[in-house]
Amino acid sequence: MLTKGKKILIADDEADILEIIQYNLVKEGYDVITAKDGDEALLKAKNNKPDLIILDIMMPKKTGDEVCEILRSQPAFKNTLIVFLTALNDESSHIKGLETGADDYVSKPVSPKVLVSRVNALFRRVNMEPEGKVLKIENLTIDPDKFEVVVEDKDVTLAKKEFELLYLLASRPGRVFLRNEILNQVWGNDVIVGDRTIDVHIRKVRQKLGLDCITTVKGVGYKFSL
Amino acid sequence: MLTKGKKILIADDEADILEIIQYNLVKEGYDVITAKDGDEALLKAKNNKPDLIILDIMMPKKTGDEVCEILRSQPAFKNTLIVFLTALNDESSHIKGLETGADDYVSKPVSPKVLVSRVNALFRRVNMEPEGKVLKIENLTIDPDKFEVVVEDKDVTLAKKEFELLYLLASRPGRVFLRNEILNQVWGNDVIVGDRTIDVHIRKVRQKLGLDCITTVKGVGYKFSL
DNA sequence: TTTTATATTAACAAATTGTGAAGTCAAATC
DNA sequence: GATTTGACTTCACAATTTGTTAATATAAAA
Repeated sequence: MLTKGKKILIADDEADILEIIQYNLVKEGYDVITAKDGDEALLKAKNNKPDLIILDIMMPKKTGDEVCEILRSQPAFKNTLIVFLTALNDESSHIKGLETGADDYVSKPVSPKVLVSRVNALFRRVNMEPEGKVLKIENLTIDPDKFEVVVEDKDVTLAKKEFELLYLLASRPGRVFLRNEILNQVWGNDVIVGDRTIDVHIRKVRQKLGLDCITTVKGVGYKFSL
Repeated sequence: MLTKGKKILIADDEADILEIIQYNLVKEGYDVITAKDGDEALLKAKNNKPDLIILDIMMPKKTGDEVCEILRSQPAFKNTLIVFLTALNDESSHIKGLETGADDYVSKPVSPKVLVSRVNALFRRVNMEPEGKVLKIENLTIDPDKFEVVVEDKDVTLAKKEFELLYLLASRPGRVFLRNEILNQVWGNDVIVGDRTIDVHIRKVRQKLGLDCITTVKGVGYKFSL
């Protein structure tokens, strides 16, 4: 069987639903992992880094909402697709679900085929802007897959945060990122770190690259520019 | 209300639906264009290059499916978000719609608020977060994202307040801003600064730009004019 | 001319960022 | 299990930039 190389985690406490959805997604070529409550979903999400997570809202241990919120607050899951699957069909929970950061909200009962279609549509849209895009700016290359930075044919080793910081800035050369934006993107929404932390990391990147490619915009933020 | 700078085209032959959706999207900060049949939708799509298009399926002239297919075949609309809004609720048309290249498929009747939520979610996912508007006036360019001012191909570095001041004035060339308005917009409603403070900043902008583009209207305020 | 509002300049205060050193913690190595 | 290593953070202080004021000069209106 040809696999799409996309991992999907399904969390639902109803075993039969879990099974039928799993069956249909596997048939479509996805790798599927299942969980039967909120805590298990969180655990498996962390261990398996799925590309998409289907969450039932009414689950034991933790509700889908809660799982979603916890995941979204972590940088590692900022780009993970999340779909709510729920028997609730009132307007307010629908809206709340989407605002929590879900990418789709599907009401039960739903045909497995329709669900698969929606999953396909989400991947289609997201894959247009591939996340692991290699950035090349003059003699600087940044490869997020290999986690590798090359300056003038020489490898530069950056730590994780340093790399993420550089990648963020370089992903939109010229654009100024507010200190707040940087915090949210690199550190995560809820993490609290001191003001000087960003500076120190910026400094390390500047130091290691040996290039004057990060410009300070005082009172605003930082931007990449060569 | 601050606009998100995102254009949405809605195509539906039912005038009342058109109106209520338009109202809700505008309230949310989107720029909205409407069309009442398939041909008009195509025409307006080409002329306005919307970021997202909401298509009713059952429309005169051309159906939503057809419009979608035509648009998707053109490179210019590869990345445009498309949402089907339809009374059809059978599984096969749902699936077919998504496979045609739609990004979402919403069944009528739908609460306008839910629709707005789904639209927001789509924009959030494609990371099309609104960008500030770049102002171009003759040989002067002001880019709020890059925090950059270019005069005759030369970069000019402005401090934060200076930039905000210039951006405010230049956003409405010719319009006179009262000193009070300037204070509110640039410094904030509650900040108290002396009268001369504005003058000094105006002077710095004039100096740095090397252009006579800010005119004093004595006893009233300042205006941008080239 | 007199009055009033704005321009200019320099000095000062405030806010922001840069830097080196040191501490914390967890993972890797011995 | 102890030790080492390295990533990450914080701190204190230096360096820098920005914002504000005050004093004086200039120009426009009355």
